[in-house]
Amino acid sequence: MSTIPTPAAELPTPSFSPLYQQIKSLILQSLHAGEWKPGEPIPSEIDLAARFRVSQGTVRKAIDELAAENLVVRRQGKGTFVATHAEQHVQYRFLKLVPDTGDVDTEGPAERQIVDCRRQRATADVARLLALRTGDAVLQVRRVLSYRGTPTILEDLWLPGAPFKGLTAERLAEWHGPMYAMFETEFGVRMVRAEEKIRAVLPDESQAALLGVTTATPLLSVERVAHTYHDTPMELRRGLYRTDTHHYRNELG
Amino acid sequence: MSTIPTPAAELPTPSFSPLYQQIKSLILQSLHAGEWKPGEPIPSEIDLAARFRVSQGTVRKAIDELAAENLVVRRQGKGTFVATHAEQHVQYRFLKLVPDTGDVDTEGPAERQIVDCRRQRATADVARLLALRTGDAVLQVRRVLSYRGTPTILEDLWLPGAPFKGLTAERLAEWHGPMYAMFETEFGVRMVRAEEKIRAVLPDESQAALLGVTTATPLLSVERVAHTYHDTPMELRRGLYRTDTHHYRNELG
DNA sequence: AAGTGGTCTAGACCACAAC
DNA sequence: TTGTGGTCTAGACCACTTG
Repeated sequence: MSTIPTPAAELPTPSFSPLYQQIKSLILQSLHAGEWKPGEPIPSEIDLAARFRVSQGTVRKAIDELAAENLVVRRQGKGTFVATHAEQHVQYRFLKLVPDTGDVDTEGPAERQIVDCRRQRATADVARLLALRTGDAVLQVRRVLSYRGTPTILEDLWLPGAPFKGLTAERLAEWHGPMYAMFETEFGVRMVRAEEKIRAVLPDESQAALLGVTTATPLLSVERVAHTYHDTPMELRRGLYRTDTHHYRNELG
Repeated sequence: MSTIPTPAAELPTPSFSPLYQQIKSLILQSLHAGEWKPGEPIPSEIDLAARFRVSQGTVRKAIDELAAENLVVRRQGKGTFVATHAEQHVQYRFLKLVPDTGDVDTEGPAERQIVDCRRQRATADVARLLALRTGDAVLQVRRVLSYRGTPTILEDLWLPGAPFKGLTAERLAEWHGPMYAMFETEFGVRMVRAEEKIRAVLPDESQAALLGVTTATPLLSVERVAHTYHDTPMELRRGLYRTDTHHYRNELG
């Protein structure tokens, strides 16, 4: 109801911090610092308990939360592993567009075509969403994804220049597999969370041409901001999805 | 990659069921049976532990999962309560359309207008989605939701006839508050999960007229199937959302 | 057989809310 | 003061994976 919400009212100062939360923060720091790389195992619960001088149960609860946030993956008998976008069964975790018939696996991966890739200066709105300053260097990419030969997704991406220094159209074209997996492997940037704003729009001439539709074809506009650790925004993506053969699927809990 | 996925490969027969899962099932049964009503407290962990002859920790883990699935709500010092759609801070949990500026609270609740409400026989597609048989009795409702005087959402609802016997346009119009809260209070049906399929579409003449837009205005088509306990589908909802002043907001973990 | 995560227990103590 | 959920511990045992 308040027009100017006071954070203090929502977060009454956590005068208290449970041990397991502190342990979780410490593990998070190590993840962020790259002490263990995506796909690698982190130390066993017993080892971590010894390192932090707490009981195994406390470490356990910390890891439980990290697993719930998809930052690590537990595997009984083997260990706990740093989550990665490269794994087969969680690939394209952030892509919610699925074919109307059959499933993602039968359709297979999309054919990708880089339309454009250039270094630019951030406009005001892009800078705001990426927590940069207007005029800061950004890398802009435009590409088309096709399924079974049909152009289905037109995406514009903006990446902050500094963390992605050295990324070029060539390297993008060479890479096979999820783009987020490349970000991990090549640039040490792991996306952990994203939020999307979805609208229905009509494409302009150039967008329609790239997707092979008319300007009277309604499309899904999906604006995504993806974050790495500590909620740092690291990618802005504006997609146009054709929804005649696919749909955006969402689960509500 | 397999064209005919074998469930057995994914679920290798849970030859084993942890105690806390069994306890969870028992609590779930009581929730479903209405032993404790929405908004009411369930017995304390100690009481439940005594009832089921297990330790408090085991009950705790069972309740933890129920809380993670939004079936119950824990409140320190007070108890654990059956979740409800009637609570202020989780109202309209399943409605992801939010205003572009300001927030849901400043905008306030929508003005509602029932356009139509009739008993019918289920068509094949409606029957399939509601796990009924073609021709079974269903209640169909059409309504318009307006924000600040602007028609924004046009919704068609289908409800299975049997569980919602006695529901009429009058009772719908009289009710103030979330529709799902009415389902709980008046019909003992609690929606716990839903899935949505989203597309971009153009409205037909009658839809456009009800929303006050032209037939060239792209709209979000949102088809939702809401489920009660045990994944029983209990509502089909097809919505058309205007996205010129609002957008569909989604979080990706 | 050894090491990992997963379950279950019992008990102590803390934070919060209500009386 | 009492009762609730929340934290932390220590130990035993189970299930799964690897060698």
